[in-house]
Amino acid sequence: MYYRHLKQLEHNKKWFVSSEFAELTGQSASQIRQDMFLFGGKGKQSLGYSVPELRQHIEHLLGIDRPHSMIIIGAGNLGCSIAHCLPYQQKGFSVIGVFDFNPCKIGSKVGDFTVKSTDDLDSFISQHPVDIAVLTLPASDAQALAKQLYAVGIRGFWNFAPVDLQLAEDATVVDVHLEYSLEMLSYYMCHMDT
Amino acid sequence: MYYRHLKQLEHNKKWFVSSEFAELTGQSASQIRQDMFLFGGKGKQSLGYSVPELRQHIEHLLGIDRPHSMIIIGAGNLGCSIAHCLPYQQKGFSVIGVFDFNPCKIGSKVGDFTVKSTDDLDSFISQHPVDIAVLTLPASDAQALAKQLYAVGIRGFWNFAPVDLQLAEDATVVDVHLEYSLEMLSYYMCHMDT
DNA sequence: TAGATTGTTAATCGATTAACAATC
DNA sequence: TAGATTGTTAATCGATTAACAATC
Repeated sequence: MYYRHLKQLEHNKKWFVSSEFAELTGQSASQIRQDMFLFGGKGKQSLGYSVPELRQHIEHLLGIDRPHSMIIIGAGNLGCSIAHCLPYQQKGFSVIGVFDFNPCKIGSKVGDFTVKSTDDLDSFISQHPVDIAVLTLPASDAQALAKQLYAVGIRGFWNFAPVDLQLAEDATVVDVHLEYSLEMLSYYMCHMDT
Repeated sequence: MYYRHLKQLEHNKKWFVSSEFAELTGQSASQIRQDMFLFGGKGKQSLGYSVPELRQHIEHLLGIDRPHSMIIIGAGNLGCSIAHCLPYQQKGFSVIGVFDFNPCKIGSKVGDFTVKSTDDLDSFISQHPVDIAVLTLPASDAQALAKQLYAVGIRGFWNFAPVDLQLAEDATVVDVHLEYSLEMLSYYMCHMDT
């Protein structure tokens, strides 16, 4: 979250930030000091923190200062949405292929990509290094695909299917549970008073 | 998360759950007992918790046992994706309209919906009650639209734009930050060892 | 009755907040 | 030097875990 605000500040040519950082991010001043301390405390007293320095530091911490190549499995609307938006919203993450099971989809265009068959995954991956697989396919197919992708060496999974993937522990999975988020909205709306 | 697993268990015709609930959800047995206790402790000793009863209870707690009507603002891939998937993935949430700024989009079909102009929002909302607005539009437009929607009475916002919406405090906003989730994946992959 | 499992309180742990010294 | 702000430790708070009594 800090990263998003730092990029915004930098875009506005603000090079130092201190007290206003708290109200901007909605954190307490104490929380920010503690976090900056844990990040390695690179501020200057009575001046604040250097925006570009802090941004770079967080970039490095997150590991997004190095490139990540991704493939998208599932060329539905969600997959297409990510294929379109990601490259220019998230520097360092590049989509290098889009795949689908469905013969109707194969061969169609998604942005600059021609959708390939999941049958061609193995040969594709052996030729192009892939860091992350984006799973935007039906829940029923996700586990089998993830297993197959793990077998050919992929270790990072960005999973949009509402299932808990079972993979060896050197795999990293991050789930996006849109259902949870909508359910939380309902919950908060019901309990506004408290 | 419990809710998702309970639906799955019910689908498999499993009517009681106890110890296996922990491994299924990845929680400790202690955590589950504590949570069930806070939910109102409706289990039977030496038998476990009733799956349908617990599912219903959580549904009520989340407020998803009553209907929610939604409109989608932004008919890009993400908006389309939600328009398509939501109705049959999340019972009780129904999309009743899709809107867009872009004249190219207006009049096109998204599932069963014809995309309407955002100019027609006010008159549409005065005729159809809307609980939740889904903001799948560019960050630059999100704040203005949210303000407009608030003015005509909408209080629930499911926001996919990477901005912090500023609205009166009787509005409820839940943000979906896909960027964060991808950045976390990168972070975890970098720090597998620790 | 014995076994299994839940209900409930207490103990532990980690994260947030407060306080104040250090320093630009 | 005075003012502002960060660095760092201690105190507080809340959430998770442990323990064991209650009961089906």
